[in-house]
Amino acid sequence: MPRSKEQFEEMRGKTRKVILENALKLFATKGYHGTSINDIAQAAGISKGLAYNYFDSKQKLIEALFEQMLEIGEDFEEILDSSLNAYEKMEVLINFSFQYIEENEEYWRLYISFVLQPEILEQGMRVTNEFNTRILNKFEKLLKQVGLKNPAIEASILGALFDGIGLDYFIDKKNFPLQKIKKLILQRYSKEGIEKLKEI
Amino acid sequence: MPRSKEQFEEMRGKTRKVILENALKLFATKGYHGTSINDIAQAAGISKGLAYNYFDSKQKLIEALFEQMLEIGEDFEEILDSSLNAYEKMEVLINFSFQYIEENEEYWRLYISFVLQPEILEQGMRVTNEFNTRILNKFEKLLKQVGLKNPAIEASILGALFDGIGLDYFIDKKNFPLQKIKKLILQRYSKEGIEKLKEI
Amino acid sequence: MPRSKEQFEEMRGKTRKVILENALKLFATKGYHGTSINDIAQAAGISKGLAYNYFDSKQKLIEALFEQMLEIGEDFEEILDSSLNAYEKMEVLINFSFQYIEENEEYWRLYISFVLQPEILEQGMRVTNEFNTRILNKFEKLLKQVGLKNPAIEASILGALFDGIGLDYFIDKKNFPLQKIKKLILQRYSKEGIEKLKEI
Amino acid sequence: MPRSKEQFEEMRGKTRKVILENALKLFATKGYHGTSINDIAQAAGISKGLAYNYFDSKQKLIEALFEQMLEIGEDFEEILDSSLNAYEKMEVLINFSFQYIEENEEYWRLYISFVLQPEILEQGMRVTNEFNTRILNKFEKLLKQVGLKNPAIEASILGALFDGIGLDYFIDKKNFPLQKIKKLILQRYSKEGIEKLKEI
DNA sequence: AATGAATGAGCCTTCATTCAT
DNA sequence: AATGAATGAAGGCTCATTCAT
Repeated sequence: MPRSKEQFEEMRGKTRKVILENALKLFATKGYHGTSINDIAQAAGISKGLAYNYFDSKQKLIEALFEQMLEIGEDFEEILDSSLNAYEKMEVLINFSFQYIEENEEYWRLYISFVLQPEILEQGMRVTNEFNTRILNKFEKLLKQVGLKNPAIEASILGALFDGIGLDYFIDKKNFPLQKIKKLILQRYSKEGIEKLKEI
Repeated sequence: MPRSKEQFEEMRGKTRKVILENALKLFATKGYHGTSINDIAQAAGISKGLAYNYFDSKQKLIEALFEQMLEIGEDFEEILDSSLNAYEKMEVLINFSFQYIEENEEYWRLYISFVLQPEILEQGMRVTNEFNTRILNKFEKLLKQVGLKNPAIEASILGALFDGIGLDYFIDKKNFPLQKIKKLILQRYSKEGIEKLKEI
Repeated sequence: MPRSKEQFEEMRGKTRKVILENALKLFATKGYHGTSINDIAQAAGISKGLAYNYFDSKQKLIEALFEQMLEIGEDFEEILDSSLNAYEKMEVLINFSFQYIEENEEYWRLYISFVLQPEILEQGMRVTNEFNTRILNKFEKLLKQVGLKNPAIEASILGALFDGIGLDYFIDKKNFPLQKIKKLILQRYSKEGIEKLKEI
Repeated sequence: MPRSKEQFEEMRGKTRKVILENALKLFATKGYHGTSINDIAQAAGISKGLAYNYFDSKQKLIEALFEQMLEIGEDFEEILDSSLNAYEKMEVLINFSFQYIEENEEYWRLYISFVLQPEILEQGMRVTNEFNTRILNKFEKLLKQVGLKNPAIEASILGALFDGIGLDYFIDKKNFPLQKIKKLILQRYSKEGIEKLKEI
């Protein structure tokens, strides 16, 4: 008797997940070209051949990870689209960003890889830029609501700040004062902080 | 007439430079593993064999580039060590950082590569961290001089901000408002700006 | 009610046939090494595993097809062994050959594969040669009966002619004038035709 | 001092030739898919990697052989285009065909491979068919000149005959009476022979 | 009888490195 | 100083075959 369809699907789901997890970890730390399918298979505890039962090519594998990355990124957009008031939204956003940095280091690294070496992912750059632009626009709107004079520029600055914090954090996790920075940023972009910023 | 020793050495220096330039360009855009020695030799207009006459291995090549990168980074330190007063120093530093971002995109990319994929350069991470710590400490001292309450945290934030600006700039050079950001940052970290920041 | 033993065996026979048919089609057009077990299983609408339930290996599959090919070839021999008179036999043989070419293109292609790449089938070449020799001898006898001067050579020529017609036919089926050729050959090897041939 | 351009070219020419010779031999007997680059490299006495210094891919290698095959085939056309009278031309053609069969068995096998498995060579089938059509037309013209009633059909028959002879010859070289067949064919398509053929 | 997940050997291809000239 | 032919290890990928269910 063959296994039931459900049994097969469960097996596939599990293995697929293990492959993706290990591929993410390796691509994130060793880069796309620096990671071999063999590396991934060994890390995942499966044979090289089996990896190809799940992903037609190394390329398809990185594309799958890219999709996952985009999905996670959508959480950001949801916050920006939520019905919170502007100052609440700022606070939630900042908290979420720091949480994201801590919890998704590997996707973060992958993201940097993609923008650093656009050749790796045919349309990754385009999709990423589109996403970034959309986020930035919503961000700008938010900063306009709180009354900042140059909301577009301030949005770019804040975006860059989060990118930089993410970057510096994973460069030297132990010594980077992530929590203290978060506290200071929360303060600076609180209602009171923003009032002062307006005056500069 | 045979060429003099000086001529020979000048040629060697020139060829070495051409190799390094092209290696930098390629490593920066295609990554270490994504760039072959052949790519570099062709871009440099020389034979593969000759490249090995100048650098014993691909590894040695990236190490040489790493050295160069550190040398450029020392300009930063010089500013921090200069005899300018604190506010002048801040202004010069900000100006220099933005200039650096514009003029050294390739080294910037290489730097990201190094911290993203530490395996590429055995001791790169350590040296980089040492360098960063040194800079950060001097930075902290400077921010203390201007009277900011949490100079260490502020230094980390400002460092992250510059890193993030560099990153976002080369992700989408055309649309990134580098000059406007610079203007705003200069203002925010001017004497008047800092006075307000202290109040937050 | 459980199926009877007969029903089971009928099913087995049917599945076996489907596998062989699809294997034949694929081997004939894409070659032995160019066809995978998976290709065959998919074409046959079964799982890879089931194919192995019927044939222990890819090798065994091609051997089974080879057997089938030989069986079909025996029809030829039956004609040669029949009790028709020589001229009738010639006519029946020619008609049969042309019919065979049209109806068994796939076996034809397989046959060419076998003789072209003897490594595929260990003893295929030997068996084929034995078969060909047997046929050729009977052919020679027949041509001797009708009075041709060099019956052995004529037999070889006629054999080659049919082989060549088969080959050229499936190279470009649409444009190859198979029927007209048949008509002309029938004429040339009719009683009258043969009389003239003798004079050359 | 590097080798001179001439020295390099000589080296390349020699190695390229060795690769092509061995590839032809192997492709001809083991088929395209049945022959690995490793097989070819070993037979040629070079490393696997070096083969790729000369041919970008296995595909390109078979294409190069295909080109060579076509070039040899052009000798045929030259005879058909020559200024000999029709009967002389027939004789030269027949002699040449037999010589070709004996001397170019490997190309012959390759040719069969190509028409048997058109997938191997993208445009091989088209080019081959065009070539065959061109030859066949000239052949038809020739047979018309000598007064045969159905020159097109006769041309197809004669073409098939040569193809079949080639095929049967390499199936069992030792026992195939190539020379005797040649003698008989020459006789049958001599001026006297043709006169008789017309009467059938 | 039947499925398809899993393995591992082997294939095509690339590339850092060496070497004769 | 300079060339590019040559090597060999390793990487991406395929596929015959096995196996648990």
